[in-house]
Amino acid sequence: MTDHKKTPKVESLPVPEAGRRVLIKGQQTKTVIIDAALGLASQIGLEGLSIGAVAEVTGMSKSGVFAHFGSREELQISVIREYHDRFEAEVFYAAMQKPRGVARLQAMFDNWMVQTSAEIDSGCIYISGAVEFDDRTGPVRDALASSVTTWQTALRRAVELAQAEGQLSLESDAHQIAFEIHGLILALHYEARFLRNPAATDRARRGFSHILARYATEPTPAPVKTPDGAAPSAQWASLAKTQRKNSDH
Amino acid sequence: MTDHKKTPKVESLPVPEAGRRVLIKGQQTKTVIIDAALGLASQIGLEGLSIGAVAEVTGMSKSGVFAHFGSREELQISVIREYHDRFEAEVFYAAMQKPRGVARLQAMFDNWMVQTSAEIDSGCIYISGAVEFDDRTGPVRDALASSVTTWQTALRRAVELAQAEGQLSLESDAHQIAFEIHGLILALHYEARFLRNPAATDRARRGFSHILARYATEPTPAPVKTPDGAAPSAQWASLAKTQRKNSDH
DNA sequence: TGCAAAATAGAACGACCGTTCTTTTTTGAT
DNA sequence: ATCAAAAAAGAACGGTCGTTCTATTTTGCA
Repeated sequence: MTDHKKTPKVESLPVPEAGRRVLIKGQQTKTVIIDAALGLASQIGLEGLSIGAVAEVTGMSKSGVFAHFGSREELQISVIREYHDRFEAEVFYAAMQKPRGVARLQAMFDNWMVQTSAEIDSGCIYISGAVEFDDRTGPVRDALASSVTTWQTALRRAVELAQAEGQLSLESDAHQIAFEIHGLILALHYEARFLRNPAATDRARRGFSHILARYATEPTPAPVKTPDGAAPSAQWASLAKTQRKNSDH
Repeated sequence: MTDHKKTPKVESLPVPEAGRRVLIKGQQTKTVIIDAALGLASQIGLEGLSIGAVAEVTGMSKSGVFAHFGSREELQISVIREYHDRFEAEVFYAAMQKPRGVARLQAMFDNWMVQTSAEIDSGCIYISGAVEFDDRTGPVRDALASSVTTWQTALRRAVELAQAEGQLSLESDAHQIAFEIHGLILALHYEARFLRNPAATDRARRGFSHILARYATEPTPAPVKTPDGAAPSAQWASLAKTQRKNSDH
């Protein structure tokens, strides 16, 4: 029933291949369903996501939607995967074009902020999901924690590269820096989305510059190193495998 | 039906008064119900809080529980009020015994951390509630936002007092400092409760000392001012009335 | 002790949920 | 055009939910 392994990247339109149609109708609508489900889950949370609501949005029947996943949990996991892919593309990959060091770290934070700001009206399932599944077990929680951990590892790696490039103090703790940055994003989300405080974006940005200033080895660290295009996809892919329970220290 | 105005502080045991029994049976069990409901809401959230679950925990019937509140919303609001009172007592009032300035601010943060750490197993409804009600309207959201805003105002006031005492730089932005502190608590909650990272407590504590160090006017600001016991209850009470939509700046 | 009022229980309601089963429609290679 | 397979719809299930209405029990003053 579950097509985990053979699930192709269903985001782009079908590409005819070797005389056999590759993307048949079912996978097209599955993409539509996941897209609608992600939109719903962003607003009302993964737990509030109901098959009936997805059916109504997509104009399908409940059983028609259900048949694509076999269970609500599988639908939730599909939504998490889709969000992971988008986050990866818009926050991580986009920043990997910048040279190692503070420039890339700054780009990651900026992209993250853009993503979070865009989510002020829609919500972030990494944040709402953490609250909903924090004392639960099962595959949904695992998928969520795995995605979050992957991103946190990538962020910490960016900090470590900035240290290695000599732009951040070597005595600084990459875990600690990543923790404080994460706090800024969470506070931004809380203030902007729940309390409707428009000043939150500026607060988060200033907080980030404070963190940089504390650990900077130079007053204003200009990007001086050579830009490297060294296989960013391979790095993220390896990070995706590195997802450990708690390899914090 | 709703007894907003005349609801007495039902926390202590009944005190006989003027020949008439004051706290009759109903209010005793109402206290028991709210206590159980707060415990449940802390674990599964305000939205997950069901009357049936409360009835099962308290050993009552669904309708028996329901009759005390008249609606689920009223039960949720009662839970928020109860949490507000406890938070006020254990975080705010406890810190008001310290002298103005960094000492009191440090005490507030410490108490907040103790509260949050104790909630690692139970959850914080100021955090889960913000996620659950961030795009909803109605009295539950209003009660939640009101409580949170009250606390944020109190925290910011503590920062401003530390500025006035000359222990924090006058150029520092109290709003900004409160924002960054809030972020540390949110990151602590996220890391400790969702990702089960035991190092999170230490991270939050170090982050706070970083914030203090950045704005400190002295290397290690010792509490030098005279301790004041000036009516802390009046201050919080006035803050409770100050709850504005967004008086951020 | 008596007795009205308060408190609690019990049963039932309509609504929505995830899921299953059956039937109909649509697809797409021949 | 044919026809089997895939996709989607439809109906129904057992369950939980908040809520309502009606009985029963308990309370607490006289």
